[in-house]
Formats: sequence, structure tokens, C-alpha cells
Amino acid sequence: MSTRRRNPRGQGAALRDELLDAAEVLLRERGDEDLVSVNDVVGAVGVTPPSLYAHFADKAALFVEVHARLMASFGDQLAAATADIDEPVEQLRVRGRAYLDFARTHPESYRALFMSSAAAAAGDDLPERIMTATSYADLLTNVEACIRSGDINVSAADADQVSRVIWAMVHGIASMAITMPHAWEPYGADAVLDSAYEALINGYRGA
Amino acid sequence: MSTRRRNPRGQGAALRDELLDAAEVLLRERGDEDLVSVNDVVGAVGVTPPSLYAHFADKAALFVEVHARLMASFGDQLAAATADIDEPVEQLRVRGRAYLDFARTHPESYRALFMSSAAAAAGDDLPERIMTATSYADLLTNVEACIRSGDINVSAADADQVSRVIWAMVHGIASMAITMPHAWEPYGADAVLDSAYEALINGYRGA
DNA sequence: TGTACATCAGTGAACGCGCGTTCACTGATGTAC
DNA sequence: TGTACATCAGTGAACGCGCGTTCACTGATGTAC
Repeated sequence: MSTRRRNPRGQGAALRDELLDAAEVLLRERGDEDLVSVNDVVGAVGVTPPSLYAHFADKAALFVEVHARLMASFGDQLAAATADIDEPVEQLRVRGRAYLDFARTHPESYRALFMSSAAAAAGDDLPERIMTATSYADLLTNVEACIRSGDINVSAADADQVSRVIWAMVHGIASMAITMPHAWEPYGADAVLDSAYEALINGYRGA
Repeated sequence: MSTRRRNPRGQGAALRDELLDAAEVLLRERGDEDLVSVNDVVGAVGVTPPSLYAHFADKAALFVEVHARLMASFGDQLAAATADIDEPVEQLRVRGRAYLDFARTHPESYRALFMSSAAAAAGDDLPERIMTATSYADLLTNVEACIRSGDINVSAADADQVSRVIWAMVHGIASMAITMPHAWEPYGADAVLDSAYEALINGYRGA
């Protein structure tokens, strides 16, 4: 953009944030860092390519930081949606709906975070970071509360496994909604999620 | 490969199959057609790039056919695994395990079929073809049998929705196994699948 | 049986393109004196 | 208060690369006579 003015002396680092912002927007739009070129990013900020290399070693280094930002905003969104809900099973349901909402509102972000081949590539430990992220810890805590309240009838030691089954279920619905636009017609992904939750919790309750 | 001999007169079309075979092998290895170049394909066959264009309009046309082949072999594999099993619930379980097996044995094929952005791209109706594929019809038939036998206690009209929930569950476990190598540690994806199935069927049985 | 010729499987070389990245440079800005 | 200068944000132009695709061509093969 031609409206950009050069940063004042000593504030060159401001460009770093502008580049991260622009890269995040573009990644959200396109869902795969392979579809976002360095040229796109610097062009969006209104700067020439060499400027980027003053702040990031290479393209990969830029996107490592962008992914971290996306993960944080995803976690924040789930936490905010469930903050006011005390009843454990209801919180679990709302958490699932918020998860699905994020995936559908930002399908390309979701793809970048949980479905991209970049995420699975050897050098990048993104998936491991996901498993240890706050949002998973929150889910686990939620499931433990359901076990204590008796809504999920398994031993406390199985909380981790049950959490991952629930995650896999929601991820399955969300990722299919993204990859196959007609997957949930004519029901709607929400209705399917509700039905799946009901069956799962019902199944665990009576176990 | 330098060992290749030119096809005899009138059998130039044989190269078409060789190209499809080579492209399929490479796609299985790499999981995304963007990672398989035209040069890779013709190089594997031992031929130069222009030869490909005698048989396929462009790269996309080649991979449309390759995807169709992968889908067919996936469907065949599920059908073969479940052919000898009469008891509906057991057949459903074996179907799920075979599905997971395919995903883990050919992770890159699975990614290409069910997780790739190419699959979701506007021009390609692959996802729709999946929804109408034999393998989905087989699953639906299986679920209907479970309803008739009373193992899944929903009305016959809900067979379609239940089928998709089951599919989403298995897809969730399979795709996470691919994207996040440590997702199912220390349990193992099979154990998680069994547990998820048990909960789901349990939940539907008592519904 | 021998030869000229049409056919067609496949080649060699190049095309334009966009990519990530690097090089040598510029010119506005703040500071020292 | 004025000026010389070091600093540093950012540029212009080019790099080598691999890509999908196209062009004009070659040369072995089978057939007609």
C-alpha cells in the first residue's frame, strides 16, 4: 500500500509486527503457508521483500510465529465461550460448539493449525505444541469435572483417553465440514455435533 | 529409467497407463499432488515431459484419474475386509479398523483423498464423489443392519445421520493419527477407536 | 524381395512465470560538536 | 544555531531454481507397391 510511511528512527522493529499481522491475515484467508508468498506479505504492508529479512531469518521463521498467534487466539476463543458456564456437561457441549464455530468461521486457520501437511512435517513440532496447549488442558479439566459429577462414568485415570475421543469426534465433524462442504447436509454440522455428543456422553454415562 | 523401450507401433496408449501408475505411486508417497511434478512422473516412467501431453490435457487431468483410482482401491479394501462378517455390530467394528488401517498404511493417500485442499477446491467435486461412493453406501447399509438387529436403537430414518457420525468419529481418529504422530500415545489409535466405538454404540443402544 | 514412404512414439530445447533470497545501495533522521 | 556525520529503515535489481507447458523435430516401424 502506497500510503505507508517509513518508520521513525529506532522504531524499525514496528515493521516486524506489521509483517506478522499481514501474514496472519493472509494465512487465515488462504489456509496454507505455501499459498502465501513473501511477496504477498511485504506487498500487503507496503514494503519490499528484503525488508522482511531484517526481522525474520526466512519465510519459515515468520510462519512459526504466525502459527503461535493463531493457536493463542483459538485457545482464547474457546476459553471465553466457556468462561461463564459451571455445569460440566453443558460446558463440554458449549466447548464443542465453540470449537466447531472457530473451524467454520476460520476454516483456513483451522486447516493451517490442525490439518496442514506443514503442521505434520518433521521439522515442525506444531502438533506436539497443540497436545500440550492450554486448550487441551482445559478440555481435560472439563472432562475430569464430568467424571466427578458422575456424568461420565469412567475411572479418573481414563479422563485423558476420553478427552481425546471427544476431541477426535469434534475434530472429525469440523474437518469434514471444511473438506466436504456437503458432508452434513441436510442436518447441519451443529445438529450432528449435538447428536454425536449425546450418544457419546450417553455411552460413557452408562458404561 | 534408461531401461525403458519405446512402445511398438499402435500401442502408444500403453504409456498412458504407465504414467497413471507412476503418478499414483508418487502421490501415495507424497500425499499432495502439488508435491508431485510432471517431471517426477515422466522421469519415473523413463520418458520426457512432452510425452505426457499426448495422453492428458494437463497435470490436473492426470490427477483427476489418479484420485479416482485411489478411491476405488480404498473402497475395495474396506469391502474385502468386511466381506466374511455377518454380525452387524462386528462388521461395523471391522469396517472401522480397516478404515483406520488404510489411513495409517497409506497416510499420504488418505490425506490426498480426505484432507487435501485440492479435494475441497471449487473446481473439483471429489468430496461429493466421496459422499456418493460405494464405501459410504456400504457403511449406511451396515448401520441399517445394526438398527434392524436392535444394536443401534434409533429410527430407521436416522440411519444416514448415525452413519455420518460414525464416519466423522473414525475420520477424526484417523486424521489426527496422520497429522499429529503423538496424538494417541500411549494408548494407540486402535485402542482409542475401540473405546470410541463402544461408547458410541453403547450410547445409541440405550437411546 | 527390396525400397520409398506415411505414421506415430517419443525427444531436445526452450518458453515465461513466480518463487525465496541476496547484493550493493540510498536517503531521511537524529546526534555531536 | 549550523553543519558534518553515523545510523539505520528501507529500496532496486537481480540471482538461481523448479515449475507446467509448447514448439519444431527425429527416427524407428510397419505398409504399399
